[in-house]
Amino acid sequence: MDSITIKDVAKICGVGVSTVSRAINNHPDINEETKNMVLQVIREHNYIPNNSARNLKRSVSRTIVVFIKGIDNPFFSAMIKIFGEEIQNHRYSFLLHRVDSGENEVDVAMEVIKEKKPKGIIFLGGYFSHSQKKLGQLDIPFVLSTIASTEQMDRNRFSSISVDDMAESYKMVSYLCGQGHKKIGFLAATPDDESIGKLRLMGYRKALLDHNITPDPRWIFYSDEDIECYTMGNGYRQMQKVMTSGQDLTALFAVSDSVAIGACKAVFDAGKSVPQDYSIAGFDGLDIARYYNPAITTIRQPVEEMALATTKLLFDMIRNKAQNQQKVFKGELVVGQSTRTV
Amino acid sequence: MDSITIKDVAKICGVGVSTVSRAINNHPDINEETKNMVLQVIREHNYIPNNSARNLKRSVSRTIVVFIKGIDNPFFSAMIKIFGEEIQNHRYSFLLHRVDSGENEVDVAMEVIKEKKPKGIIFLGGYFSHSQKKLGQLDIPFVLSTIASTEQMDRNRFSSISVDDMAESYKMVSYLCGQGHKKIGFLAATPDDESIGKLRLMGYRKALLDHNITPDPRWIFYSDEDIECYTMGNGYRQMQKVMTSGQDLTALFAVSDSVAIGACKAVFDAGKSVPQDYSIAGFDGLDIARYYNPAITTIRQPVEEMALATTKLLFDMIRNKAQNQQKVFKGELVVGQSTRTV
DNA sequence: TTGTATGCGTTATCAG
DNA sequence: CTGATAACGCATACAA
Repeated sequence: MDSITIKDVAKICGVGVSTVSRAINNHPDINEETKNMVLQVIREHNYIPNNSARNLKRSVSRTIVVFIKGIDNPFFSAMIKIFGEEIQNHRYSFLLHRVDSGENEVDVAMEVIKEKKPKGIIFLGGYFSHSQKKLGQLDIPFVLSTIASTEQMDRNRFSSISVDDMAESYKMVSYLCGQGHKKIGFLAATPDDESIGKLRLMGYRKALLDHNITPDPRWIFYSDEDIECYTMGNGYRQMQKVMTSGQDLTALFAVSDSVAIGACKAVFDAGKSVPQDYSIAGFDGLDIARYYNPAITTIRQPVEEMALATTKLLFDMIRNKAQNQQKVFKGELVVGQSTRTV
Repeated sequence: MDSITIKDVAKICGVGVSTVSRAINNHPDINEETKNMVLQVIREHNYIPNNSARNLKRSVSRTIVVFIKGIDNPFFSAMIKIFGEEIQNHRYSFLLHRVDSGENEVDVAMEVIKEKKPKGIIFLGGYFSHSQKKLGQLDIPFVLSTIASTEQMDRNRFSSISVDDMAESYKMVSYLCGQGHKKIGFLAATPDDESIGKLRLMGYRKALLDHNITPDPRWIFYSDEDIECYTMGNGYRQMQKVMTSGQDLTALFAVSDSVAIGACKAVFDAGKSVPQDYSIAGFDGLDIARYYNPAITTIRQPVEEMALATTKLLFDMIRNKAQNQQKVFKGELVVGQSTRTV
């Protein structure tokens, strides 16, 4: 841990520390020769500037921090990948910070801001319904990506990229109705969900009503509390309940593709078939939905575009002081082989 | 960004900065009352210590950094989740740092060490065959998790957690041979792979030889360079090549579950069936392998145990100055419905 | 138990 | 173009 400092480099080069500093940050007013000499020495002794000291001095660092809640959600993987690429393209450094499901992302963010002095922040996943005031405390540009809030928030106070979860959910359930299904179940998140889980459920309800079907509470299968709700394991378990519930549902709409896949597997393991015995649809448009057998009928969220839009918006805000805005992307109904006409 | 500093807090409290510092870091020699008073003020003004300044002073910070190469690999998701939990259990903070596939993880690590002064490091993914000397430069405890190296490395110089990729691969191919398969193809990583891709290929070759089958180079389908090799998309594409290759293979062993799933889908899309027309096996034991239809025959790596072992080993090294060691876990052959006797 | 003063490694200001 | 030197916010040795 006895690493070499800028002073040492200066001594070795026989110059002042400020000259070394100038070489590092390639300032304009420095002799080209001296600069090369210094850089050479730095390379030889592989000196690395202490970033803590830098951040202490500098007002901001060229860093974007991504806070992610639910890192095991496969939906985020693709986004993170693109974030990383885009951020590197802008020659910023990219810090990924996991947020525990119990933590408040804004509190965590505040600390990291102090430490890293990042130029911008992306929040991925989580539930912001109760964090409105806290968000106001953030004094640097930030974008909520793929985060829904069921409450009304002041639209000038934040930026977001998302799909209209309720409308997309409505779209899917309408499609199922159009295929002749009358008894459509919903594989839901937890009952207390206040985010996308709730919105998708609302879309489901509304679609049924608009098709003159009275939603039956017994058609809704909530996730148990002891299991991550957006997982295949949960889908499997809930679908087992569906099959023993006595409800003669012909179709199931799952709150996510992972849940849909778990549900399919439960059907297979029961010796039945999808879509003959049950039509099953998902939400997200994960790669695996396409590669599954049968391919899952789903709502494809335009992940790439959304990720790109997220970084673009963030950098626009950083550079041009662009206004806060909420961008809503349209999902695409992708019909696979997991649903059928009845 | 006009945030409040320790001085301000001291002034407000009417005490010296050192007293505030003592309160924050709850030092023993401080009056309980003063301490509570200071803490109260801190809470009211929601003061957050500047970590850059702290790290600049302190020799080390209570942080573990996880470097991950290939964040979109679903195999890592579960591990990261456990890392996060364990690290938080130890009351350390957890920093996830993505490493671009072009970057050298050790170089990146060196910089982050300077900045964060972490107590330990975990490397996840990547290829360390050429970084041996560089690893020596790391002067804090680190563990390579799920990283294979094909070259010989000095076993006292590093710690690692992994499975014996070659042996496990051998196990799977032997199983396929035992099921009567004679012509077994391999869906490989890239030809220049020097890590797990190579080891798994070596295991495949050895198993064939030991079963008196001469490996035919035309049975090996390498990933194209323009695609991520451990993906479903790659599996799909390679399997299409298999089907038009004229090689009448009866079984395919894929370098990963994702690749196996892509391959299955290609078979289905060609109007054929798994395992009737082709037996297909994977490697990793992802959740999706179990939930796929048919369930993928695979080698299950004990992810949880491995992740737990990784953190345990790291903390042991941090605390007890435990010796470097290489822990090799045994994989489990999980027979699904994607393979059959021939 | 508490306060004061010093230095951690950098960058930026200001004379040279 | 270059070199002292003063901050940056905090922890800590030392003095009280």
